[in-house]
Order: sequence, then structure tokens, then C-alpha cells
Amino acid sequence: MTKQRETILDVIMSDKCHHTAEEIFELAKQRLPGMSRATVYNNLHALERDRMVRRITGEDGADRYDNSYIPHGHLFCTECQRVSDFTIDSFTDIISEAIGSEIDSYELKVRYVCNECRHKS
Amino acid sequence: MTKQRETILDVIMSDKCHHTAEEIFELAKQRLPGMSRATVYNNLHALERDRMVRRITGEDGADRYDNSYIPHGHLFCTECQRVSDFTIDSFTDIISEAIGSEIDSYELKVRYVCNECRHKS
DNA sequence: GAAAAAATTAGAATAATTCTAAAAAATTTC
DNA sequence: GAAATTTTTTAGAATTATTCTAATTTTTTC
Repeated sequence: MTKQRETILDVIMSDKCHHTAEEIFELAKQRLPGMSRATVYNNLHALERDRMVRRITGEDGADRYDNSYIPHGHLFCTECQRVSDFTIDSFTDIISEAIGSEIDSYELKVRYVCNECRHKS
Repeated sequence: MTKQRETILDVIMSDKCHHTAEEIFELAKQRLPGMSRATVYNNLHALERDRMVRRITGEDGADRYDNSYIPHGHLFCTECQRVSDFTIDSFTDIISEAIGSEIDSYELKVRYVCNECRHKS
């Protein structure tokens, strides 16, 4: 376990945000100057392979990383662009049943207007 | 309605594949030489805005386009990379209920091993 | 602590997509 | 239906996110 990996992992785990690789790179570089972008990408791939983080394929351009591997969906507010989590109970089983086959994993993204933004307009 | 838009729309509608922009460009260019990549992207955006096609954010690099706007999920075989459709009845309502708010749209991607690939190994 | 393996670095390379400005085509107006 | 206006198309440059590369440094193994 290198200093770099430790720092990257700590950046991801230290808040509930869904950061992009670039944001993780910036935050990690503040703590460990000299950190390279390639190191961030390498470690994100490794952490994803080891099921420590989960990649959310980007609504805009860049992918985001979620610090929980427990299956759940993501809400994208179309107004303020914020990302939040939500859960549908035993959704993995619901899908398996619908397709009649075991699944590996799922990604569920929902576009909506969050409470806060709905009350503004 | 330009020849280009007509051709692009026809390419998308003429089979059940989930093509990338690049593939649509290649197919459209065969029918209408001189077709530009930018025209394909422009029209895909316009068609998406007009709810004629639906974008599937790419599992690999490139996004894909689905010629049905009716909400449904996508199955990605992790072996052969093929993409297919599936449906969960009134899933839009299930999500709305889970989050306690109306939704705009959803995208559901499932990673699994398809029947064909499962029987090979 | 020497040898081998793994990780890091900076920057080049790639891939998908967006942007730009000029030209062409389509649509509207009279 | 010609002129004016708006929209679309084109080719290629620019941008963005990500991957690759090859040399160096760090970590692990024995």
C-alpha cells in the first residue's frame, strides 16, 4: 500500500460526494504534491476491480466514483446537477427475475428535479 | 427535413441495434457520401431532444442510440459485449414511489453473461 | 539489503465529442 | 417564385476524458 493509494482512497471515503477523477486528482494533489493524474486513474481502476468503489458512468462528460459498493441507484437533478443516492429494496433480485438469469451488477440513473430546485421555480 | 436527417433517422430506425454515433455515421455515409460527422452528432442531439431516440451512455467509450423512446432497461453481456433490451413493468412508477417524487426519465444498465456465452464456458 | 515486482511519474497519444466559420440548403415573406 | 432570412451542413480544428509509454522510484520478497 503506497502513500498515493492511501491518499486517493482517503479522499474518496472522506465525504459522500460523487467525485470525478479530475476532482479526486485535485484533492489528492493538495495532500500529496507531485501526485500524477495517471496514478489516480490507475488506483481508481484497481479500487473498482477490488470492489472498494463503484464507477458511475457520467451524465455529462466525466465518470464519477461512489465510495459505497452496495448496490443502489443515483438521482441526477437536471437543474442543479447534484447527484444523490437512493435504494430500491432487493432490486438485484427484481432484475434477475425479470430477465430470468443471474446478474453481475446494475447501474440505475434517474433524471429528475430535486425538492430544493422544484420549490425555487 | 433535410436528406441528411432523413438518412440518419432511417439508419437508426432500420434495425434493432444500438449503434454508436460512429457506426451511424459510417452507415449514413454509405447512403449519402459527403455526410459529415458533425451532422450526425447534430441530428442525434436534435432527435434526442425531440424524444425520437434515446441515448445509452456508453459502457465502454462511446454512447449508443436506441431507436425506441419507450422506457426500458439494457443488458450488457460482459463476454460478447452485445446489448439487448428488457422491460420491468411500470418501473417508472416504482422509482417515483421509492423516491417520493415524479421523475423525468431513467437509465437502467445491467451487466451479466448472456445465455449463449454462459453455455460456451 | 540485494533482487524482483509493482507502482508512480510526466507527458505523449488516443478517442469521443464539441466547436467554428464559411458554404449550402431550406423556409419564409412578399 | 425571387429575395431575404433562418437553419443545416461541412471539414477540420479544438477540447475533454482517459489511456498508454517508458523511465524512475518505491515496495515487497527472500
